Amino acid sequence: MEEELSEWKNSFVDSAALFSTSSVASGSAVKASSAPSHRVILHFDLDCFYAQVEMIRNPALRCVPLGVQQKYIIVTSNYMARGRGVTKLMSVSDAKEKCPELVLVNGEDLTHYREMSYKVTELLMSYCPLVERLGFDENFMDVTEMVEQKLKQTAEPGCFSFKGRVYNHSSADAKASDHPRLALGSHIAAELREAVRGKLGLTGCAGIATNKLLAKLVSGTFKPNQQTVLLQENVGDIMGCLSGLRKVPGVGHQTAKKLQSLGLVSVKDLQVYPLNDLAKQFGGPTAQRLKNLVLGVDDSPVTPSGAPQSLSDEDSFKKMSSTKEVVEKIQQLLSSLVERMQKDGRQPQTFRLTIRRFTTTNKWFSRESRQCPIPNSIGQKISSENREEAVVQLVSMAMKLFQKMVDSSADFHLTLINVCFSNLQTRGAAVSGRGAITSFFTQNASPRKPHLLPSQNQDDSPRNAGGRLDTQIRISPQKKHVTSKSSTSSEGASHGFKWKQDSVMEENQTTACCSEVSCPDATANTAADQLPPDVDPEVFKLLPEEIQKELLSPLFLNSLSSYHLVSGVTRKPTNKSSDSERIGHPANTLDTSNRATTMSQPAGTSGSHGENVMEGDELPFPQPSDCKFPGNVDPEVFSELPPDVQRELMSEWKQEKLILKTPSSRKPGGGSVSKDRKSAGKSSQANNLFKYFKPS
DNA sequence: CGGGGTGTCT
DNA sequence: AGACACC
Repeated sequence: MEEELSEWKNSFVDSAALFSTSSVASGSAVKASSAPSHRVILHFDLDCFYAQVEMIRNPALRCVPLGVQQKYIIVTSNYMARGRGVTKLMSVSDAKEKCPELVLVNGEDLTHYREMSYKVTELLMSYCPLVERLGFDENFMDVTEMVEQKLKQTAEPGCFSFKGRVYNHSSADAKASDHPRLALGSHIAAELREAVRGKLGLTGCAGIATNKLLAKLVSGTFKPNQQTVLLQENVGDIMGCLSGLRKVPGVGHQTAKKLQSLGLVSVKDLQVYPLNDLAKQFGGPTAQRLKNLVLGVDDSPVTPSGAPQSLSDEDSFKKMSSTKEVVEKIQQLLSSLVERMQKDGRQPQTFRLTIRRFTTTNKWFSRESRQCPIPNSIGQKISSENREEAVVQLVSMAMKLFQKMVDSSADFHLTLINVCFSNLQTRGAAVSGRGAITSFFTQNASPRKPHLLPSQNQDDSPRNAGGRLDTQIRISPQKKHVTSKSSTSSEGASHGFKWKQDSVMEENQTTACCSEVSCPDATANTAADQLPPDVDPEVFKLLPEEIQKELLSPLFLNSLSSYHLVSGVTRKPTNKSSDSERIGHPANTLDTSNRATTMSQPAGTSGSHGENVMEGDELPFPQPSDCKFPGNVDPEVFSELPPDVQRELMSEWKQEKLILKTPSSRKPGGGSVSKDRKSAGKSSQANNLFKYFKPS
């Protein structure tokens, strides 16, 4: 069987046209021969995306070297900065060294990037619904159908031309008439890039080829704001030019390492390596896929992304080692996440908490997570009006999950916390309040994966090229083929979606795992009177008992715990240099507005370095009875926290007071995070799924 | 190694 | 349910 492959391996295997597996034949009426012999796939990649967004937000940044910073690294920079040696993922210190005039903006809040990202996807979708997102700044698009239509309309055969560059073809020596589909694809790409620039003000690159792998590889060949076509005859060239296997999309760090251990380093190495041997290490399917990739073969379809499958929020930091900080951080993350979730309009059925522990070795992965179902009662609150309560109860759930991973009675050291909502259900139908009704609509549905039909592989599949939407199960961009742009027809055309998902409604399924993770209420106020500062009382009272206890305990253990609890005390003195000043003048401003992590400045409490933190009328020692919560602590919440959590919090608050330690408190009022959303919208309801695409 | 996200394999 | 891999 191997001989077979080697046979045509080197030529343009992408053909696939060979077997019209399409089976279409049976089709009635049919678009018979419409199944294109090969697809036309576009890949769009926005130029230094985050930096572009920041420059749009603040045009003054256009004429200065700009770096977008997240924690200690520059995640991207504009071309001015790149010209001075600033590269992606460079540490801030290295970047400043290379380019002292570098202007920095904090890019930890992804809100604006996310919004702009969806606008781009939406715009592309208005031309053709087959758009797949890859991260925030890349989109694949299958324009095979558009091309075929234009092809039919094109009378003269000799009138084709390429827009933009053609890979490995110096000038216009490439004869477009030999590649009419790709030529037409290049015109579509040019038109779309122009639309993106005209309507959204963003520039980017595009690659035009016969599959996603190739389109992505070729899109980056001419960098800023250009587009490139890859002809089949040059597939071998582009693959061969890759400097290493790691450069092949689909081959990540781990895979590259494994391959290297087999002595495979270059694309060529893998191309000639026996499939059988490869299969021993990776298994048949993966081995074949890897082989295909280095040959430039990729039959994976462009799968419409639709609305996100999950919403998450996370923060990383140098060190977090107290339960109190954990509670606060989780509350902060949840506040913004719940707000986003509400705007989304769907209702999450699953909650997940992820952490990363500090470990000298393997510092960079090792994430652990625990998840559990979200009781319907909470789900409702998220979307309907009173988010506050939802947050409070979710914090409680989160802490229970936290306890499953971390023994807070022992030392721990976290470097990241992530909260995530998934299993998002479209609202719509009532959710049975009471369990009784056994309304079980099978609700099959996982809309996503239009499972590929079995078999078939190697080389591009022509299969769903033409009638794609008709035969597949996918969630389907409605409005069958929109084809002609011009849209106009209201909603449907310009948005093309309707991710409806069969409203569901399970009856209570709160059962599942997390037995006790669900309901709040109980856990009466174990120590509602002695809440730890900074912890929203509402939150506290709902926290798992154990946590409550823990948070409160130090109060009693007092002197003993003083030791290892002090960890946070060592903080350096205010490390924020300049307060954010908006870039007023080009050159030197450095926007250090770090809302970053741990060091947030409470504003309300404690002036900059102050001693206080206490309300003034407190005694140096905690008094079980009159202990006040820090301004942002809602007693009610506190009381619902698990007892041990309460205890630990108490103890830590006490520590802070006694030591005059930093106020690492959250803002009062439940710590909403996001900045101002202008929306005055109160309506709450009327959420529509297209918010991801709406200009807002 | 940022902040998100998605999909696959156990 | 959770770890991994990849972008």
